[in-house]
Amino acid sequence: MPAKTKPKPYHHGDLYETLVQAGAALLAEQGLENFTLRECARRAGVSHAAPKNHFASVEDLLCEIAARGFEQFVRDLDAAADAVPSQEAGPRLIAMGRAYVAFARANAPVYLLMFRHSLQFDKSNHLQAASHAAWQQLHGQVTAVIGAERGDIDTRAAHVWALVHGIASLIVDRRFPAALDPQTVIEQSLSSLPAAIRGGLGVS
Amino acid sequence: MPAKTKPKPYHHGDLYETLVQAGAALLAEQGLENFTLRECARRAGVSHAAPKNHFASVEDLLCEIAARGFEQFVRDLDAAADAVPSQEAGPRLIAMGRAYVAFARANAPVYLLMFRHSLQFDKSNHLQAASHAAWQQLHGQVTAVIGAERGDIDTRAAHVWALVHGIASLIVDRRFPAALDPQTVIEQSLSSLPAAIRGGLGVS
DNA sequence: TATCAATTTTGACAGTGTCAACTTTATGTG
DNA sequence: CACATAAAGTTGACACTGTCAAAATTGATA
Repeated sequence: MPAKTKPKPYHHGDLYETLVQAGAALLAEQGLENFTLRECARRAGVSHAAPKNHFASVEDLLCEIAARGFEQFVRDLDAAADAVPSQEAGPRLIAMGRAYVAFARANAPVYLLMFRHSLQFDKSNHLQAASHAAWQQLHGQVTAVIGAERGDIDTRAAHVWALVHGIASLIVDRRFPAALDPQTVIEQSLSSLPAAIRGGLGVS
Repeated sequence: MPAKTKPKPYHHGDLYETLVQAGAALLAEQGLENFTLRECARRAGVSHAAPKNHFASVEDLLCEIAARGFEQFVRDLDAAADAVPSQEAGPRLIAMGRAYVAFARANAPVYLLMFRHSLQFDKSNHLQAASHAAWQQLHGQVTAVIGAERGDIDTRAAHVWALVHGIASLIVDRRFPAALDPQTVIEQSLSSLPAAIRGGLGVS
């Protein structure tokens, strides 16, 4: 992990930050398939091997970009939740779900990166922290909906995460039939969510 | 799209099929990250450019492997459904959900390939057909659960798909907190499914 | 001012996917 | 049976990638 503090590097100015920005832009434009460390260096105006001082590998840079993605993600969901009165826990959870899917659709490449399994994931403290913050945010809202005294908050939160992530993924990866209206799926599925996680044993 | 019929080629025997098998094995062993057309050729015992006669690009080979994956996927879910009496539509859907997640966990690399957005997806008839068959299978079981007369079967089926795909994806990509027991999440979430898709307006 | 370490560049290496040109081989037609 | 023909496979090349080692440059510090 390179320096988290920015001691205003020597030659370039702040190559670490410039690379992250250039990388994020490249990712958004071209997708992960066409993401290249050398192109990041080109956009930053440095030689192809310059990034080596700040990122041990291309995966390290991607981890940092993913971490930034999680941070923006959490901000988006927070903003969406704040638009709903905090007493109305259910609607608030639904608003977060909408914002979740909206983020994925608006930032598909980085969203895919954020949820892709990477061997470097465990090595990036920043990414782990940012990812954990997102989980905590969801966990908190689920608690607000079903109450803190229950013992199954974690698995209920996982249920919510799975449903919303599934919707977002299938839309972004274009795996729903073309005839299907995404918005209807989103609204209908989200609307059943508070009851589903509150409910007891919904066995058929 | 190369010849779907197998006219017993000249030199190798059946390089098309051999490449698909070698590719599937390589994918299962090494994952998509380390999937290489040249390694497929090596395993098939041919030169690095030989695949060109059967697959226009590496993506074409991957599409074929993904199509085979969907076919096996459908067979697995069929077998799981057949183990439950057909009158019990709800439990049958749940059994399919279990098989869905089990397939993803047991065949993670090809599962990720199957649900990855690819530009070549629309060009492969085989892949499109196999993917469509999986959708039809799910659609049929959802109809059995909620009744054929309803007008929202498609969106309810999408709901089911999203939940199960979300669970599978988050497990495979290791995005659930480590403390969470996947099996509990699976059982609890699936159990709520029949009621959730039958239910009317579950708004908070 | 001179040293020194951090930063960047240069050049190289082993891989990759894809292409064009060439060689080999099986087939079916005379 | 001989042979033209087209498919199948090989060879060699190109541009590109990530990564590494060595050299060169630069800013800060003593």
